[in-house]
Amino acid sequence: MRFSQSLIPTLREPPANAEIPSHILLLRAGMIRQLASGLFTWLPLGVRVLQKIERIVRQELTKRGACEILMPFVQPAELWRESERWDAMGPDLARLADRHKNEYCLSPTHEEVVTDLFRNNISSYRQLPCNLFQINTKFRDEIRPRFGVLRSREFIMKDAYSFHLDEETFNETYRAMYDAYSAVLERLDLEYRAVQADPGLIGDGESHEFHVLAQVGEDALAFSENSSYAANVERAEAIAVGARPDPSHQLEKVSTPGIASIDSLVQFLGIERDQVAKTIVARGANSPIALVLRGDHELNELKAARLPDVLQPLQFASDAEIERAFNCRPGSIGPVGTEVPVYVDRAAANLSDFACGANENDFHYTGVNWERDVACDRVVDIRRVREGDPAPDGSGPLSIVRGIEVGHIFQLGTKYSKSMQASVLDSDGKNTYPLMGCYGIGITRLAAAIVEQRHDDIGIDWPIEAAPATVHIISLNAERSELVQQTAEKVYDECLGAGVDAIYDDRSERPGVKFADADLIGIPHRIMIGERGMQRNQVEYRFRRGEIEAIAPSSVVERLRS
RNA sequence: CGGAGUGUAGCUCAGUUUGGCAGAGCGCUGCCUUCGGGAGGCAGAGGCCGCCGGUUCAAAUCCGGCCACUCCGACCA
Repeated sequence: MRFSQSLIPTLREPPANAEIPSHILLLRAGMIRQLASGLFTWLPLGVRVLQKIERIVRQELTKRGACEILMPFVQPAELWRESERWDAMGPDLARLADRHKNEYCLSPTHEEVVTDLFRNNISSYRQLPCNLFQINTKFRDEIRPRFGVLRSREFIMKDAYSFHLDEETFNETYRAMYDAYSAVLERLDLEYRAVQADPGLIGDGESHEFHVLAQVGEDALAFSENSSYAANVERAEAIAVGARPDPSHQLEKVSTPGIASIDSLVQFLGIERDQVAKTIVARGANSPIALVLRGDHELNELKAARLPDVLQPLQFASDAEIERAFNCRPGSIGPVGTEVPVYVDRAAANLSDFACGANENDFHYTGVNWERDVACDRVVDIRRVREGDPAPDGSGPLSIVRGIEVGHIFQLGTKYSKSMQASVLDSDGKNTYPLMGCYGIGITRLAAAIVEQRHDDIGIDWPIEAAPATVHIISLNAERSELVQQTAEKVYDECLGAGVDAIYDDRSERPGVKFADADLIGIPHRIMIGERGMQRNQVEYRFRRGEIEAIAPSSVVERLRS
C-alpha cells in the first residue's frame, strides 16, 4: 500500500467531538471517520485492522469446527414475531417496511434467522452438533451511542450459534468457544479476563464475558488474586463473613429531627456507616418491597430484580408510594414494624445493635437486633461487591478492574428451537428440540479496545497480528536522492513479493512529518531509508521505540521474519 | 427521555457580550529557500457563519422555532 495513493488523512490535533483515546487515535491516524452519531466509515488502514482481526477469529473458530455462513442483515418481522421478540425488543430494534408494506428489521442479532435456517435444513440428530458463525453488520438503535466505535449503533460482529442434542456436546462446544475466544485475545497480545456474566433475559445457564482491561471500560470486573474466580460485578456473589454477634444493647427510639440520610444519621449518632441498616423500596407485583442493606453498601439492581415479586426491570418506589406504605417520609423508614415484605442482604443480616429508621418522621431506632426486634426470614444476596470483599470461593479478597466487553458466550437452551419449532429426530425417531449456544465477538469494538489498551503519548501500539500492515517503510528525502528512491522502491517490492504486508510512505513530506505519522499509525516494524545509511548501503530497522539497527537493504524481508 | 454544552474554511478555534467588510493557525495549490523528528518566505484556492422564520437601514452577532453533534444520567440480547 502506497501512502500517497491511499486515503490516510492523519490529523495533527485531536478532533473536538472525541474524548476517549481510541476514538481520538483512530480518527487522528486516519482509520475512521464519523458519518453520524454511532455510524462510522472505516478507511483503508482501519479496514486492514478489521480484516486482520477477522482473520484471527476465523482461524480460531474454523480450527474448532465452526462453519462460516453469511445471513441477511435485513430480516422479515414474521420471524421475530415467531420468537416473540418483535414486541419484546422495543426501540433498540430498527424497523422498516418495503414497498409492499411488509415489515422488516435491521438485525441486532441473528438467532431467529439461524434457527429458521436450521429447522429448514437439519432434521436428524446425525447432523448434530452443528456450529455456524458469520461476520456481519449489526444495528442496534442505542439510546445513546458513545465512545466512538466502542459503542456505536452499526457495528461488525462475529456471531456463532451451536445446536446440540445433549448437554455433553453443548458443554464441549461451549468450552471450545471459550478456548477460541481466549486464543483470539492471546494472539492480540491483550490483557483480558474471562468472567462469569449475567446471562440476561435470554437463557438461564452459564455465561461468560471476555473483557479487555481498560480504564474506559463500561463494566466493573471482580476477580480473586489467588484463584480463577472472576465475575462481572453485576453478577459477582457477595458473601458475609462471620456470624451475627449477640445483642448487647436495648432497642431505643431516638428523636432525630431533620435527619433523613445515612450520612446525617451517622454524624448525629456518632457511629459508622456500617452500623446502620438502610432501607430501599422497590416496586413489587402486589405491594412495595423493602430491601435492607448495610449503610455502607450499595444495591446490586440486577440481583434485586431477580427477587420473587420484584418487578423486572427494577423500579424504585416513588416518595408518595413509600409514604403510603410506611406512614412516614422516605428518610425515616426501616424494617422494624413494617407490613411490607422485607428482604435483608447477607451483610445487613449479620448486624447487631444497629440503627435504622423508626417508620415515624424524625425518629430512628438504635440498638436494633434481628429476631429480637424484627423478623429476618428473607436473607438474600442483593448488594454490589466492592474492592476487598471476600471472594465467594474463599480464596481471599476481591480486586476490581474495569473492562471493555468484547465477547460473550452463553446458553440459549431451547428458547428459540421451541418457539420456532426447530426440532430434529433423535436416534429413537422422536422429535427433540435442540439446545442452542450463542457466541459473539464485537470485531469493531475489539479494534477500538486494542487501541484503548495499547497506546501511548505518540500513538497506537498495534499488536503485530492486528497492525494495519506488518511493516511501515519510510523513504527520507527521496526526491533528492535517486539511490534512496530506488532502494525504497526495491525494498517495498521485495516485501510485497515475499508476501510481507507493507505500507510504503512514498510521499515527498519532510522526515519529521513521516516519523510522526508512522508513530501515530503505530505499525510496529519500521524501515527507514535515507541518504545517511545509503552511503554504506544500509537501511535502518526499528521496532516501535526500540534501538535503530542498520541492515542491508537486501536483508529487510529476512529481518522482519526473524 | 431528563440535564449540560457546542455548531463559523478540510481540522482546531477567535469573532457573538455592545448588530456595521468573514478572521487566525494548521492543512491544501503554485513558486523560492530548507531538508533525519510535525521548517521558513511569497502568492493563492477554499464559507448556506447548522436550518427556517422574525426584529432591524443593516444579523455570524438580537428574538422564536427546529435540527445535528458531544458529555452526564436513565437504558443496554
